[in-house]
Amino acid sequence: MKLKVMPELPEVETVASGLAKHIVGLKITDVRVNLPKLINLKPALFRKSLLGRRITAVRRRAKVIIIELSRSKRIERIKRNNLNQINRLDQLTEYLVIHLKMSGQLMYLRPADSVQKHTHIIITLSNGRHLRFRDQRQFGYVRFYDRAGFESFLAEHSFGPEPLDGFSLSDFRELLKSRPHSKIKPLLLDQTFIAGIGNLYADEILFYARVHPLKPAGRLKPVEVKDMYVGMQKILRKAIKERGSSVELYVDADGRPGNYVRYIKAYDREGKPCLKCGRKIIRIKIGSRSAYFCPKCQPR
DNA sequence: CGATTCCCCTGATAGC
DNA sequence: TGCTATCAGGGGAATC
Repeated sequence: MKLKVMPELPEVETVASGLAKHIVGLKITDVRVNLPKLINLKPALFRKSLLGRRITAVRRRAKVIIIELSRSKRIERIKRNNLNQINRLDQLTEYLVIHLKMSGQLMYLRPADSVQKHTHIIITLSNGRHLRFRDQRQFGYVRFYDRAGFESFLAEHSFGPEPLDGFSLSDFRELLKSRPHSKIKPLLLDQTFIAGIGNLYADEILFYARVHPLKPAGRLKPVEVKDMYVGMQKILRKAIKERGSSVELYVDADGRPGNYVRYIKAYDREGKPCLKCGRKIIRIKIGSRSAYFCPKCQPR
């Protein structure tokens, strides 16, 4: 089976949470960059910016992995000076921001593990392990930001709400009202509209709710909006539980493949029978993206 | 402002 | 066999 699964919210969540349990608390002891165009600083400065930093958290926003760093020396000095300034500590936080785009992988490995083709960045940690960034298509990136730079990054992207983070049905209704003329599928893929959904999960959500991908958001019936909301919650949560979907390109932080691929009902199933009605799933192009759906269950 | 198109890149695949 | 053309796709940039 040759399913090209790109990292979306569940996959990125799996990578971030998997990494967190291994690398939080460790320091960065070495940095090697083989493909400088994937980073945002000159390699020497990038390396210098990271050396000695301690990893304090790993989290996800939209499809982006955020590794929080602290400069231990400065934090220790503030503590020693007995300054009661938590806000100051916050200002000193620095960030590694990683986007996997289509084919990126971020893996926690032993130094002895063979360096696979397309490994572009190797970060050595204080326990001797490696954090390696691979990306066959070179669309991904790894960026270093100080607090201000990170704030700018977030501001420039203006990501929409996280669908699983206190996002209610009425939030979804209101959001849809803001873009009544947009086709629903491209809207689900728009990261400024809602964060983290990509081509696979968008198709699965629309299939679940029996909604045609070209339907304008403003023409969705209330029951369709509700079904999309419920489907979004169920599908994304189930996919996280199953460690995402993966077959070939995407591997989680421990190198283990995800299991959600078993539950996929529409995506990449062109010509195969719809699991609800038996009709063949069709594929159309919307913009330059494929959309897979059942023409009978998801009528226009 | 929103919608659309092009482009980054490599590897799989088709056609000859 | 081995070449070349085509395609896939997240999202940024340019264009209308």
